[in-house]
Amino acid sequence: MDTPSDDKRSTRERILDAAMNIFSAKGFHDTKLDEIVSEASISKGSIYFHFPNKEKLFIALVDQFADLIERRAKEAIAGEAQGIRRVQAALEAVLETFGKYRRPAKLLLVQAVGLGTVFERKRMEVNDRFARLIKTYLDEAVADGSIAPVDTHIVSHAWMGAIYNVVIQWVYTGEPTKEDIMDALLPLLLKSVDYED
Amino acid sequence: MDTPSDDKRSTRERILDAAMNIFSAKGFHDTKLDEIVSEASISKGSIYFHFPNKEKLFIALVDQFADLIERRAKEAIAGEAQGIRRVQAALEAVLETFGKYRRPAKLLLVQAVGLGTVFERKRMEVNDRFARLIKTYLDEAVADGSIAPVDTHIVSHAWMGAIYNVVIQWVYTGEPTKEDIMDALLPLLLKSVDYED
DNA sequence: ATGATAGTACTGACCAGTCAGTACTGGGCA
DNA sequence: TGCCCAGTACTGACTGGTCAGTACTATCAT
Repeated sequence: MDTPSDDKRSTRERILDAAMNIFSAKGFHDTKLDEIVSEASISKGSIYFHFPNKEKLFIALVDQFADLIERRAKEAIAGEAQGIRRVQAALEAVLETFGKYRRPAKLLLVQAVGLGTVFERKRMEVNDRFARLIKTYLDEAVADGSIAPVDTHIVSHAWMGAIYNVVIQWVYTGEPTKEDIMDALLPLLLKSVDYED
Repeated sequence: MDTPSDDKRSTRERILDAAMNIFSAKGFHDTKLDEIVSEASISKGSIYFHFPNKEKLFIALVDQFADLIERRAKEAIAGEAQGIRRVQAALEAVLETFGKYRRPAKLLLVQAVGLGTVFERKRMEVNDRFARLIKTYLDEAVADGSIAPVDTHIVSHAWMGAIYNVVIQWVYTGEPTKEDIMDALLPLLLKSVDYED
């Protein structure tokens, strides 16, 4: 992997890695730039060469992971034709991705919340992005008759909340396992819209 | 008798009121004690007479509202005998209470998240408290046969997340209305455990 | 020689928390 | 009745630590 002293990764990547580790563990305000500097074995000036300020560095990480989640979901959906199958595939992909990346999950779902007014918009933006994604495919599933008509707006937000909260619980305690989550949460969500496997 | 000017409320109450307003709007870190001071028309020293520090003041508000929610849920449950009815009554009471208090809801569900290590434990504590409450009554409902056996641990966290997220959405946008939430979310949750009215 | 860093000392705004002092109340005592 | 005292509630100017961001020089690779 990475040799301790002479690291092949680009400085930018090392900054992002170190920032991810520390931000996800301590949150935005409790993370000092000097900690990132020493964790990444770079200089403070370097951070300001690559990022305009602390806030933008944090947001870069949030966006990076939100992009990954969305990409994975869309890839999964591309392989399925029928409405409800696509919903199911997307859910699986999202849970899989969260399961794989514990620290980014914590960053996105916990540390990016409750920061001041500045981050509020970003939070809403990411939230809406996912909610709309879910809503799109739910609407499709309703349209092609896979499931009965429902208030897809509320359902999409409820589903997101359910996923978020179970994942957060997993991030903190390591329980339930990824497998248990898949086994219990997926059917739960599908049943909530009257779809049985 | 009281202060010659306007406000009859005790200083402590005025501090709590002002703190609630500002914390819920701007979050913990973006709220300056001096803002609370001017909003409450009291002095800075007064805050430190009634509360040991900013953090404890914030936590006092969180606890106050968490207590209220739990009390309302338990009152509602007391009036019902059968397992699933009790779950339903509790859900209604919780949604009703969130609906009534928009600012405290935002404080509890948004602003209390993602603060540093200090608040992490408090967040988990409140979260677990509610999750365990839900789990208790779900287990009862399973035991008395109102619903089929499920992984009540995951279900309780999923439900909480669903409720949280829909309420958060409502707190920010005012939509969907309380009635729509009750109409859509309650059946959704109940269906997720295979219970139909 | 130009861009990408390291290294590091420095600045200054910001703000939680402090503290010496004021105001008012009630009650004991002569 | 007047006086002292103790306790409680409150005031607001001030302080001191913290830390994001700056400034500048030196080095290295291409």
